Amino acid sequence: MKYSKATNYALHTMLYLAVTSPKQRVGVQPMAEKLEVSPTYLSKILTQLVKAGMIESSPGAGGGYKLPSNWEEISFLDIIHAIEGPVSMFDGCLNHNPGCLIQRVMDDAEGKMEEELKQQKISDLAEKAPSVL
Amino acid sequence: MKYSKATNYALHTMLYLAVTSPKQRVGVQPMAEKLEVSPTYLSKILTQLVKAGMIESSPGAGGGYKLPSNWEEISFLDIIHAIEGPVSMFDGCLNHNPGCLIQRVMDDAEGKMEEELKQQKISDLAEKAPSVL
DNA sequence: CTATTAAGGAGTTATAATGTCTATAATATA
DNA sequence: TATATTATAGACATTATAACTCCTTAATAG
Ligand code: SF4
Ligand code: SF4
Repeated sequence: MKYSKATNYALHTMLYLAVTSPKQRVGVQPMAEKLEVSPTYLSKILTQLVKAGMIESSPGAGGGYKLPSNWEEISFLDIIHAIEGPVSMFDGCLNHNPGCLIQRVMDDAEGKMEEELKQQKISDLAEKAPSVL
Repeated sequence: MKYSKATNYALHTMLYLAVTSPKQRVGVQPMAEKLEVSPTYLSKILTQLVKAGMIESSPGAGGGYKLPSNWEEISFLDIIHAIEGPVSMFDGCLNHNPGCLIQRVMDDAEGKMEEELKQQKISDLAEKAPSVL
C-alpha cells in the first residue's frame, strides 16, 4: 500500500513544469537531473502523462515538454490517475453478496481521499512555492 | 497502489469472527475454507492480528481465535494498520525543502481517508450484515 | 542532410507479496 | 502421563510487480 516512485516522479515533474515554464518547452535531461533519476526511465513516465493529456510534447531540436492550455485545472488526482490508473485500491470482493459492506466502506474511504486530491491543483502549489525545486 | 490480499483476508476474518462468534473460539480451517486461502498463510496473518491486539488466540484442543473484550471499538483503520503498518503511503520527499507542499497535500489526503476508516467499526458491519459470509 | 528530441519495445534487475514446508510450543482431554 | 489438537515460528520457494536499461524508430528544426 504505497504510491509508486513513478507517481512521485510524475508529481514532481508537473510541479517543475508549472514553476519553471508554463509556456517554454523543457527536455527530459534537466528534470531527470533534478529528480536524480535516469532520463530514459523518466521518459516513459512523461509519455504516460502525454497520453493522459497532462502535458504536451514535441520531438526534434528545441522540442521537449510543456503544460497544456488547461494546465491550471490539473489536479493531483488527475496526475495520480494518469500513472496508477483509475482502478480501485481495494478489490477483495468475491461478489458473493451484492452491495457488500466491506467493499463499500473501502470505496467510500478512498472516495474521501480522492475528493481531497481533486481539489488540490498543481497551479496552487506553483504559486505558493515558486522555488520549491 | 493497491491494498494487499493480506489486508483483504484480515478484514474478512475479522468480520467472520464478529458475525459468527463474538464469544466462541474458531480455528483457522473453517475461515481458510470460506476465504479460499491456504490455512498456513492465513495463520500468519492471524498471528499479526494477535500481536496487534485485534484478536486473541489459544493453542491446543478446543483452541482457536476469538475477539477481545473491546472488539466493538475496533475500526477498519486498526485492522489495516495491523497488516500494512502505520507508514505513510507517500514518501517521495527528498527533504530539500522543509514543510514541502507535495508531501503535505498527499499526507492530508491520506488523512481524510484514515479519518473515514477510523469511524467504521467492524461491529457496525456485523449488525448490518449478519449473514454476509 | 544532420543534429536533436520524444516514443516504443524488449529485455533485465530488484523488491515485495504470496505461499509452502517443517519443527516447536502450548493446551485440553482421556 | 500420553495423545490429539491447535497456534507460533522460521526458513524457504514461488510469483508478481516495480524499477530500470538498452536499442531502435519517428518526428522536427535548422
Ligand atoms: S466484500 Fe462482502 S460480498 Fe465481497 S467477498 Fe467479502 S464478504 Fe463477500
Ligand atoms: S516533496 Fe517538496 S521538499 Fe520534498 S523533494 Fe519534493 S519538492 Fe522537495
